[in-house]
Amino acid sequence: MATRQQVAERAGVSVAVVSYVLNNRKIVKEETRRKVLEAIRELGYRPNQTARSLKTKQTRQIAVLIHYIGNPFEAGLLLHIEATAKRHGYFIFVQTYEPAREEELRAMLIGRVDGVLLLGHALAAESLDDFRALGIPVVSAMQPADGAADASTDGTAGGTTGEAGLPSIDVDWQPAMRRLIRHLREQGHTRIAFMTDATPGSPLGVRAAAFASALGDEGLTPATSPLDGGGRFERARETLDDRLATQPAPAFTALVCANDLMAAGCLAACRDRGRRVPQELAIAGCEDILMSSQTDPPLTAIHYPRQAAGEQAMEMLLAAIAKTPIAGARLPGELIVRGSTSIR
Amino acid sequence: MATRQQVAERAGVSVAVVSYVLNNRKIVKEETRRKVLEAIRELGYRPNQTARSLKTKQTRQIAVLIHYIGNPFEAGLLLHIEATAKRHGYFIFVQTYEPAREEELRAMLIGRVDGVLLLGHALAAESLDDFRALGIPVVSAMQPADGAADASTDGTAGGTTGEAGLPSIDVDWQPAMRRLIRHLREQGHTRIAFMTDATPGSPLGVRAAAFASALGDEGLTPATSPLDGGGRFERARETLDDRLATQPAPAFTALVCANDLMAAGCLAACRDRGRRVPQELAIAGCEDILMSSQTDPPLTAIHYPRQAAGEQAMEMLLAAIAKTPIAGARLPGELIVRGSTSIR
DNA sequence: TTGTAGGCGTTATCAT
DNA sequence: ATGATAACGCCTACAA
Repeated sequence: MATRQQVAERAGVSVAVVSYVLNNRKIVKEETRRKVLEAIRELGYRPNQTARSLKTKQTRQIAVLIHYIGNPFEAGLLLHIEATAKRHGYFIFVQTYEPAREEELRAMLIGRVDGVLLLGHALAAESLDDFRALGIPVVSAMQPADGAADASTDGTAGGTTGEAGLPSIDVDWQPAMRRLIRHLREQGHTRIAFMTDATPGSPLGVRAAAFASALGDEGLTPATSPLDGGGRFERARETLDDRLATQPAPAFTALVCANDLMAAGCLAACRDRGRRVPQELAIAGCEDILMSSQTDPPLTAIHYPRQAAGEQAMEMLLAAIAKTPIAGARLPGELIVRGSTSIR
Repeated sequence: MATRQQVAERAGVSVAVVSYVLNNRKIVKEETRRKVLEAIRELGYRPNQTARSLKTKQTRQIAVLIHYIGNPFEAGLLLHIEATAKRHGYFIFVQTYEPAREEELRAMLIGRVDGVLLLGHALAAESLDDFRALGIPVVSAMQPADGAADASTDGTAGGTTGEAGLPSIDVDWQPAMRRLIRHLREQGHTRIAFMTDATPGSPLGVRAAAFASALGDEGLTPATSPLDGGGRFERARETLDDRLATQPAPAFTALVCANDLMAAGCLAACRDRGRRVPQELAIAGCEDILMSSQTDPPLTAIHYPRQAAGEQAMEMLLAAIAKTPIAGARLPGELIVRGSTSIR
């Protein structure tokens, strides 16, 4: 690979001049400029990004910590996160986040990224401290699990920062959940259960909390303790299948799932067990991925505005990197009613 | 951020010793080693990856060029690509590949990655030359579109390198397509159409070619020229909807789609138009994503072994980076028969 | 066993 | 308008 030094020699100038040309400084004599450009072309020279980063102390690289990229919801978020980053000249690292290897991950990230974008993970306090000390901003798309109680922090509805002080973008779950619950009541349901991912620190914890709270607001109590669907299709399917097998008449007539993948899994379980949806069991999800519109019956879901969330989360991170004041946001989650909760 | 220099001072040694400790060289006296480790801990020192890369000329970063991450199939591949990379201590850049900005992308990549993993894109020859000159290996998961004719290159069935000389992992499409076509014949179909993404350089081109060829092998001719579904759900839905609207009795009774997203879109179009599947039109896909098993009716599809493909593609790239001889591979594509082509 | 010093390819300051 | 040159943080002969 040709270096700037070589370009300089070939053009018969100093390295500084090459830099001037590269940075489009207008102080260079036109003829010199031509010579330099010529040399660059001949040598096929490209500035080395690593060297540049070392000097400028910015990498224009960002880490996005994913939970499970096999979930089309997260992939959809990533789509817009990446597009926004690219638009600003940033590169995206995708890392599947494993809590057990957080230490290791942190070490790998040092000096490699200008910022970190979480997808609702609860990062260890030490990690947060570490990043703060290094001046690496961390923001989150989806409110981190630990920040569930942050409404009290700033007094605004829902709040936009978690306990850990991370700005985040997320759906304003509580009102959305209330709309969903009201819809279910209209369909005659009062015994409503929730399925979540019970793993500590799961991004779905926030939704579970919002559901519980919204249920209370609507004057209901949970029909049963939350089911654990592990956040994935197969786990959810098995969990509900177990329930249906052991309880001929389950304690609930409607089931809200913290994500669509689990809702689809529950639909499959009902099919396997011959339970009619929504007649015997109504099912709803929380993201409205493409798949949800194509299942049999199609799934009712709270729509998660992925484009807005992905873009805003990245803009927020970029602003933080640029040391500009930033604030999180809560987006409205529209209720999409389909056949899994409504007959007509 | 603490530097190695500071650690050295604090431990009362030279910078070299710190390096020795960091790289686990056993030449350091145990006591010195302890002191250094202590200093590292106290200062919270982490080696700067950028500086290290500049010196060692390897970044342990790899770029993965994605077509459309919104497609669960690509996301599924990425899942295993990323896991494999991580296992080997490599980081993954995800970049949505835009042909129009290839030049720009190339420049951004210089000095930033040790290798490039394509997802079946046809890269410009100059890019390939560029990477070759830089010693940056390029491999592809999914056979690049331009390599469709490479069977003649090495004489083996299907071949494993494209025209551009890129090693690739892919399903062995032709036998898989033949199985699918035979299945459709058994269901009484002889007028079989194909839907693809007609964009030049699309990764789906290979599948289209394999279908055409397999159709001939089975003694059939295409029922119509390939439909263009753009590779996505909505485009496919619109394309088929147009057909169904203008042709009361379409020229085909079965439709094979180059990916599942398009197949699902076609299913939706049939539902919109009140065409029964499979009675009036049989539909099949080519990847077997989760969604395909949950549609109404569920979709027949050629199963693409994503885990094997993702892992092998990354292993291949890693081997190339390590300057080890490498070879592509063709994986078997199992036919999964479901309700969209079969009634019972 | 430990220290010195010369790069790696840029950027940017300060002369000229 | 252009040229020298000192960092940036790390690696690694080579010396001591």
